Amino acid sequence: MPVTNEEIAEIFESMATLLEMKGDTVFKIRAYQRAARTISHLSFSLEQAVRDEMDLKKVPGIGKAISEKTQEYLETGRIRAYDELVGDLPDGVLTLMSIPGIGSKTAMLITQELGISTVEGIEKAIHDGALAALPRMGQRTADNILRHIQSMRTKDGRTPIGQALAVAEDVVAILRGECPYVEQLYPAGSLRRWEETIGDIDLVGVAPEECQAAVGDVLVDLPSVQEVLVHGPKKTSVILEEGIQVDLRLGEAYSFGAMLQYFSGSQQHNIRLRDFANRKGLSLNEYGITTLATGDVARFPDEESFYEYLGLPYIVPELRIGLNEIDAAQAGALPSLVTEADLKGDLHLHSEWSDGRDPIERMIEAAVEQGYQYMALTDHSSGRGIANGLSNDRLVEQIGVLRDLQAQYPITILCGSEVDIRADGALDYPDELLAELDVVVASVHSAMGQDSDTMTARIMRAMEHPSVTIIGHASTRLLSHRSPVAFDIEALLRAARETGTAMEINSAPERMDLKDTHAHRARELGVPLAINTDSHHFTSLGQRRFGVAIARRAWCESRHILNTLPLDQFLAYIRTPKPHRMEIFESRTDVPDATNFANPLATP
DNA sequence: GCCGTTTTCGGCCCGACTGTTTTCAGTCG
Repeated sequence: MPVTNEEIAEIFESMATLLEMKGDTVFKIRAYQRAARTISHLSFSLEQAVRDEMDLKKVPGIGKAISEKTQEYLETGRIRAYDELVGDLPDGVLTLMSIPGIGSKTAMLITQELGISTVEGIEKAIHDGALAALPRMGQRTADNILRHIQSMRTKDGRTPIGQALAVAEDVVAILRGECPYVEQLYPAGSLRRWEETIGDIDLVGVAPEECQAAVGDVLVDLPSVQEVLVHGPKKTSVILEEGIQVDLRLGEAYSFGAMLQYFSGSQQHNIRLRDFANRKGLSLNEYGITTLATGDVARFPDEESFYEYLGLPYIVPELRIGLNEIDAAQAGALPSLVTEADLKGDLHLHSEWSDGRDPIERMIEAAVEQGYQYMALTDHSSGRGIANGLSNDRLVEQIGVLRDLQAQYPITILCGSEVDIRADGALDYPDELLAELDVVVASVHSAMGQDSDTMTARIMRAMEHPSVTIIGHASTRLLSHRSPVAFDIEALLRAARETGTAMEINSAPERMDLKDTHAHRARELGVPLAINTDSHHFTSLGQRRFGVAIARRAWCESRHILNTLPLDQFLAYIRTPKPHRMEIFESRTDVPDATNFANPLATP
């Protein structure tokens, strides 16, 4: 079984927590946390990197000790230091710390004084008063912990961004409506960084100081609020019915830049930025930048001036991972990221001919409304019985319909299909029929339980087919519903490069597939990426913003994205036989010669 | 534990809020 970066990151994250319980120095704890978060954001597999004898110490935040522990885990499947930590501490302390409001001190106190190591045990101790009787505890604290336990049960884990963004936009609209004195109000945090899942919704706004508390009052009084966690003059936190936490922070217009920057995170980015500032004799907080020598505080109405004061070009939120973006910014090596406006077409659209909800004409109109030069209609193939997939005859008929419609629209209509990749890697239509199509998106929709080798070989066989333009939603995951299939992403991306097959970034917010780190690796390897919406409804084409966000988090410029090609070059691309079409993609003339930004993380 | 165009040793981000406290510890982000 391959060892994933996620697995290694989780161990180091647990080590950080265990060290915290032991009362170890916060700096050591922070070092493990940083390493864990860095590892989970790497585009390449650590296992592969070790096999290729890459020096892991080149990764920021990984030094001698963590490098050795990583290798130990890859070789033996264990880390002795971790096992010892687990052995030193009472069973169940990690469980206790997963409860909001219980940190390391309280968890240790509870296990040592009461011998409790389960959530149920804590509930009992709260009911019989044992918890409240502990030093520095009390009935109110006990009650709060009980409430947190109860809300943990109704909602576990993180919320997919599509759902969270909709909730955030609703709350913002209501607060703006009820509080006309609010000048600015935006989602910050992981939402603004476009992470695929959101822990809680951070809202940051500007209001006159005497009105700030009133905005919090409005939030607390919303009918959808289930519980109030914090309600102070500047900061309010609530939990909504959906189980989503909303944190609201308000400040003054003259310092909004510092506040927005601070609450946009990520935490790791901010820690690194503060470290960077300290070296320059500056100290950052959410109100401004203090010159330590003089105590002078500079204020910033926007983030651009905030970063500029630090001597850095603006770093967009999508890049604020805390990995290497500050180094890249210093070196003038930040990418000029792709934007929605760069897209010239959508290559994955469904109509009512298969499982879409709208007529072909409505989907074409929607593509025209996006300002596109081209679009591909890609209904399902016959293997998708459940999705009303098109038989060979119906596909031939649809091609005729599309050719007839072309004259009526100011957009190039491409004939396509989202064709099933069968369990053995064969495609769902005969070769002659596939050859009739302009765009073929090949996707896995069945036999998703195959092992990694089988699945990888299956998709690679589809890539080798001369008619396959793009591999659709490669992992087939559905956020918080279906896990990704097992596959070797490195092998797949290398095969995509060799065969001249593009990989899709599926923008549907429940898919977000490829995910950011995989798209990052695809870009590094020179694989064309297609940002598609997979729309089943004419209103869904705007969901491209989620796909564009993935590409941006993957450091993609316009030149890395297939469907930013202008029409003539895109047509030349699909009309050129497969391996050779890569030359067109690589020599594209619509974008200025790229500043070849260096990724300081040399990958194997 | 990590890191260094000041440093291989001595630093390491910063503030709001809560509850239990007569001045602050714990937690969170």
